[in-house]
Amino acid sequence: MRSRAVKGTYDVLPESTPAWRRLRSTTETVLGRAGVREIVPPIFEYSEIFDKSVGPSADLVVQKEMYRFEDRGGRSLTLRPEFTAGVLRAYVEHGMHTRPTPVKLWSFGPAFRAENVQRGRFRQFHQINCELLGAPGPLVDAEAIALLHDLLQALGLPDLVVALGSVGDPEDREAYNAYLREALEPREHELSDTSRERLRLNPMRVLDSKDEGDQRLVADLDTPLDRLGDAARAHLDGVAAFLDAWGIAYELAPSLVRGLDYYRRTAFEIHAQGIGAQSALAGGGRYDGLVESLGGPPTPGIGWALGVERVLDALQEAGAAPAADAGPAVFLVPMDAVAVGEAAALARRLRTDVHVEHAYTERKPGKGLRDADRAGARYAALRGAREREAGVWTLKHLASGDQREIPEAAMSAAVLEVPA
RNA sequence: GUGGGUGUAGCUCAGGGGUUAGAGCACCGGAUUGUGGUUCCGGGGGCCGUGGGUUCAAAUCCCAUCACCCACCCCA
Repeated sequence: MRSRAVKGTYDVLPESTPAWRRLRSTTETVLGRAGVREIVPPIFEYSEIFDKSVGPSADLVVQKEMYRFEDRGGRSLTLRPEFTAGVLRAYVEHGMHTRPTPVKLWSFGPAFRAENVQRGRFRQFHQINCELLGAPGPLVDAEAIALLHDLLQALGLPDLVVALGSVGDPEDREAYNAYLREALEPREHELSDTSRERLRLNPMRVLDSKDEGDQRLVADLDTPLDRLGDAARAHLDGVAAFLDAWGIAYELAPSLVRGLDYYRRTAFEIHAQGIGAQSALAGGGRYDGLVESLGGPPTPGIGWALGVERVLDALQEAGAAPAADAGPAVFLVPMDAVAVGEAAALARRLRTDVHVEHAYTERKPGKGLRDADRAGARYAALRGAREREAGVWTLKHLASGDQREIPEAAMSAAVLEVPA
């Protein structure tokens, strides 16, 4: 068997890296202008960090979807399945709560989940993550959503609609879960197997079921939004008011439920068309209390994560993929054995200013020009016995076919000219 | 884990019992021994996913197995 990449992993080939670079640089610009600063936490953490944050009923835990291993000292380590826990651990560890509020942090990098693969779902995948810490009010929620929206828009995804919901405060959830249990337990036998399991662990997630029977049972029930407490309701209304004021399109999602247990109040997602079943480009929410459970002071927070592969897929579908990398300003063509060395030496000197490539073996002019063409070069520069005698290179502008002889010392300037 | 689909050249895919397995694209060379893109000619490349079976004969039919893709579940 030929060696191959591990299931659920893949190689980003040179043709694709421009899209990755643009995604990253756009993120730097959009988030940077809002004062969000980059933080680079490690890719793995002590397992307790994720155990404390992710919560016992999350699928990550229930389905054993985390990559976990022991180091030589017998400590359990886990490859991050998401960013929030690690970022908040760093926030606590470095006393960042003493910094001006809110503390705004973003990250970019891989995350790992031992799931079954399909379009838009990988075992090593990448996220852009953003956390806004220390501010309790709806304004930062709205800012978080706006940043996500503006980032995706800047990348070239128009007409985005945010799905906005609320999972309420802990007491609201408790009350709502009690309501759900009361309503559903008498009819438990009518539920699907997974929903029956969820009814025990985290009843709200029954609302998520795609099983038609489940959906019929759930259809007549109150949604979490119907039973929000006054404080959570006011919070949600506040977020919505800011989004209205800023012209950001959203739809209220009455039963938007998060897969991780730590969410409070605001929850949101952005979906795309045409990229398969895994259509969530990004999702996030508020997690007041999570910092505290990681050993820090009581600290409100809200954040989101964006799936890089899904966004790139959506950009491809939208025809908004970036242009390929530019070719060299000049491609040097040695036409005899001596010129091979001359081309390499000149290339080295010119590279202090420009992108220069050259053929590595003696080339006839026809082949050399073809090489230059394929490299996407602006100019080709030929060197043979004739040029050597005169101390020049024959410089040809490939698009127009114009050519002239340039003294070697003047090559750098000549090659930087862009004829009209 | 379950269901469906697909495995033939680097890539996209034909060929569905009968001799040395094909096309397009890509790559290399020639037409053109100092002038590219187009064109023409030629070339290198294949355990036909793997193992077993049926048959005079298997890329082709049967069984098993593995891998990949899509979907369920769930999420980014």
